[in-house]
Amino acid sequence: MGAYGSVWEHFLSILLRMDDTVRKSRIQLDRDAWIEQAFDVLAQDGVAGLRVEVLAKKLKVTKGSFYWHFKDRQDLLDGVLEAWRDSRIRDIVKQTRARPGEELQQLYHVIDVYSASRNRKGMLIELAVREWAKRDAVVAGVVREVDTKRLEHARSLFLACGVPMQEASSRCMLLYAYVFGISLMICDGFSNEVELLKADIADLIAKARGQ
Amino acid sequence: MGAYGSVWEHFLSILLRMDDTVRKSRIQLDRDAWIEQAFDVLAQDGVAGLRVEVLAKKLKVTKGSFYWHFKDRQDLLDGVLEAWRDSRIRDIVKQTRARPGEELQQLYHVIDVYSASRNRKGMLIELAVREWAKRDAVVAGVVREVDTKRLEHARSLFLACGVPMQEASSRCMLLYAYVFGISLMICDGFSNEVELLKADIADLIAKARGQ
DNA sequence: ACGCGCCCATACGGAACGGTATGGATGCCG
DNA sequence: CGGCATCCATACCGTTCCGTATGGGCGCGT
Repeated sequence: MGAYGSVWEHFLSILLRMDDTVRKSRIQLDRDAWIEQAFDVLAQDGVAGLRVEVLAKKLKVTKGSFYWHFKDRQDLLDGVLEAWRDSRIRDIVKQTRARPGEELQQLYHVIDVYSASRNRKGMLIELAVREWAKRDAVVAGVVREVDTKRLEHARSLFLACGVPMQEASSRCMLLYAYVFGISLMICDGFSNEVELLKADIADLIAKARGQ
Repeated sequence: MGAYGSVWEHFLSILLRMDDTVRKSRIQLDRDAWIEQAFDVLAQDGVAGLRVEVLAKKLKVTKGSFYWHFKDRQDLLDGVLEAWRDSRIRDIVKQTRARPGEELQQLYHVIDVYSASRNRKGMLIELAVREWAKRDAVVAGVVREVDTKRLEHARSLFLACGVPMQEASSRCMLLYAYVFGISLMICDGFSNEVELLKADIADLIAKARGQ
């Protein structure tokens, strides 16, 4: 043993740690790891499914860990909401930034990005947050903030396409209401070419009349 | 007493019963009373809030009553789903039945009926059922059935307005996706004339191009 | 080697809820 | 009056949660 033993154990522990890090991808949890897992549960079961002990089980730890990183369950919910808000606002500027002359194409891209088939988990989180907002005024405030920013950025795309102000406002509201609403519907009993119809609808929303 | 007494008591009991019926609106509960209350809770808290003891408290009885009328919680959920399905299908034919020549006006009426401001509780139930459908295949099947019927009836209105088949299919999908989606959004930070914009959107959806 | 801080496990109390068992109240009917 | 069915109350058990208290392992600096 002695010094050599402690050195050996030190390197050994590092090696084991690296191995564990590879296998479990995280030897120690932090706030963000919990919040990341929380988004998975949020997408699957909604905010009602965000239970401390359920999250702990999925992360293969006990809630003793949770209450080290979070004051209580509300603290986690606050963190989830803040993370959602920040990521949404980052994505808004990314999705609505168009090279001059490509604004119309960018509008089609926005519709596509929110298509439930292309971004299933993102839309599930979106819906879960809005369900959450019905029963929590703070969440509703964040949703209002995100909605306002989204509408303003999308409107600027319509304006760049030459659509007059009021119609641009109406069309961007229609755009987002459509992408959220269509993800709530089950249309596969209506037509066997739903994707074709959705492409049609994108034209109805994005293209100005007579265009 | 004798025969007269029993007759008297009989009438008296009927009178008292009528009085109670007037005051508490129901002296005895039945399945429908529970389901009716369940819709209130469903609108307010979603399907996750449909707890037996919570419903019992709101009806001022104990769950001993519940388990007389229902086998278990799932039995209540089945009843709620069936009642929703029946009432929705009844409303579809009522809302999409137009006098010849008034089909366009009827389309505007459909949009108005699903406006969250005009029918808040109905829309909350609608959203709660669709949230429910994400985690229950049977519910999803009922939603599919209702959506299909709604789309078919609305499409027939567009067809009667002279819209060609495929565009009629697209527009009725856009119509319902919009009414559901707009009820999820919080737009009052975007414009102070949201109602005006919504009227604009109704035109975009209902009116054929160049009309 | 020792202490200290970080991170987590364990154990516990309490509340809410689903479901069952059982008894009680009431009305009806012979 | 007595028996039966309807409808509900009460008591109880098991489970799943939230939150707290406490202790223990482990690294890291001194």
